[in-house]
Amino acid sequence: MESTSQTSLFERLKESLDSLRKSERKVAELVTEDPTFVMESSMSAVAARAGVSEPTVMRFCTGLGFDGFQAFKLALAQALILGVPSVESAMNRGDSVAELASKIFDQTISSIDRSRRFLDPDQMEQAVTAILGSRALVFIGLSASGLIAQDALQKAQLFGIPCSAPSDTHQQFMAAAMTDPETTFVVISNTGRTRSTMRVAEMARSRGATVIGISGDDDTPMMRVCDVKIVAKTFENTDIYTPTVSRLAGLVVIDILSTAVSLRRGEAHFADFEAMKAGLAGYARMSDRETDSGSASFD
Amino acid sequence: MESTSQTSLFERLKESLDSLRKSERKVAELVTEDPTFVMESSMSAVAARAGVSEPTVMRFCTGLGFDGFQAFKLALAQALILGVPSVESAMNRGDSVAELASKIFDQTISSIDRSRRFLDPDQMEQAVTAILGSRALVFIGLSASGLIAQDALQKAQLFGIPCSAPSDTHQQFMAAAMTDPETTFVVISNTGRTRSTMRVAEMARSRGATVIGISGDDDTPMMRVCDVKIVAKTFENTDIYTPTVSRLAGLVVIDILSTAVSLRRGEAHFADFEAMKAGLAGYARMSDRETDSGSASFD
DNA sequence: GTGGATTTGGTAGTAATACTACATAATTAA
DNA sequence: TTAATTATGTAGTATTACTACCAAATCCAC
Repeated sequence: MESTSQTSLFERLKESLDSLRKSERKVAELVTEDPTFVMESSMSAVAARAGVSEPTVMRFCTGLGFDGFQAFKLALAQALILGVPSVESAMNRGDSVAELASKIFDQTISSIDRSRRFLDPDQMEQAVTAILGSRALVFIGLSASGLIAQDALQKAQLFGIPCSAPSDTHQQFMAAAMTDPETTFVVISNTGRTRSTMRVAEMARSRGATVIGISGDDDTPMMRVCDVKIVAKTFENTDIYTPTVSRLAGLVVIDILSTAVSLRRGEAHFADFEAMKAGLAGYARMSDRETDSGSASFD
Repeated sequence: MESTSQTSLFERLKESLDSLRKSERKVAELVTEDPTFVMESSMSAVAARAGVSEPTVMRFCTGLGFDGFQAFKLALAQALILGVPSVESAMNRGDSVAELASKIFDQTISSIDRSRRFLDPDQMEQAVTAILGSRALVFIGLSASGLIAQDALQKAQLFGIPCSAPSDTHQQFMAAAMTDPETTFVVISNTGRTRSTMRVAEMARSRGATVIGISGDDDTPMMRVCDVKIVAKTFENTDIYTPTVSRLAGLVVIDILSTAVSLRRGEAHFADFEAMKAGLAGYARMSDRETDSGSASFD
């Protein structure tokens, strides 16, 4: 049985590379070099190109915890569609737009998959109950994380309790300084080291508010002062021209939280929601099309 | 060869269901019912459980355009990790947070995969050249699409040309009414029917500006007045409690555009970027950690 | 209806593939 | 240097995917 652990196949392969035997390593290298070939080839072909015998390939597969070559190939196929390892997907100047798009989609999907595997359900659960039990919500973030905060605000406004997402640092701090124990703060920072966001978190905490932290890592200064710690881990390449995929993971976390909260608020709230949606439909839609409140979402 | 067309395996299976022969349909039904079983079983096992002979299974695979059963299984494995078909992933009140998270991740990943397959490289290319050739940029959107516009603004500010993303409708219209042929407007609306956004697009167009549209569909009123049409297609369920995945697809499109534009602007711009990043690092980071401008991204 | 033609499904056989038991080579330790 | 242990390859087997061929069913003209 393959352990459906947190790490993806390629990561697992990489870290177990030095614990492998010499000839098995050849197989591992072939897999990382040309995974597509391995995926669509037979065991004999793989063995031949790696310069080893077939049982070695077999041992390589079972050694990684798979039932056999076939099972490994399936896992490889799945890992492959979540994006090729970042080595190949580095972007360079000569790339066509189509190539860029392909690489960015690869990175995006595999990053989201990664954040999925790292997301702690317990912390999410705690976050949901905290939100459900509070009388007001405040979302805090800057730049990319600020957008996540704004997005969260848009969704949280449907919860039926006062919520805000001040965008400049002074207003953020003021909100924290004036808060109370019945308010929940959601502080967002991918790095977890944004100074002003940290100060807001500390202040809110000291005022007795519940503080939920969303960050790319669990051991950051900001997270240490949070009651609930939600980790949205991504590949976030340090490369300059790499798009910031962290915000996408953050947005998915917001999706999950808001959906969970909405579901637990029950029918009464549901009716309000419908009314709001119907009103919005008449607002900004074209008149030559039927303004069906159902099929249209928010923009 | 399997046609790596726009439609995913399950969609393809569904639409070719009535063009299949009686016994092959049994196989198709088994695949949709219990894809995991099919994936990890041999042909004989599949044939037995479907109540048909092995060659029928074989014909089923080749009929769908695959080289054989193995190739089909690989494709199935890949389709499977992109999320089970949406029927099963409907959310209901009794779901635990973990289940919700799983379903939302499923939907998100498969939606992004879908938008990838529908994205037209030519239009993207045109968008990039349009942006590179313009002297100013304006991003327009409301609510969820407004966030995409803000995100685009954050990235576009690194291009070194004036850019803005007015957030209220009046300011948006004013920007369009005062624009010139050297400006490019990026108008964003998932539905493509947001009236005010459409009016902005029309006005900008009539003033001679280049208008790039980003929408969830290519045949919407808004798209008709756009010079460049970028389709970010998703599954966007009409269900109320379904999270809006469309914005994620939009953000990925922005990622691609901004990365492509950055890459084509060359070295001079690169230096500016580094300086900005270094400055930003000293700004908002903690002092107890080394403020490495490289490893930190934007928030 | 009936006989011919065509489509649809299954049987049996073959080539290949994955997997296993065993033996030899390499490496390490005594 | 030799014994023990580990690592790798050889040879063989059982399974699996695939193919050629045949039978049943369906369709259509008369």
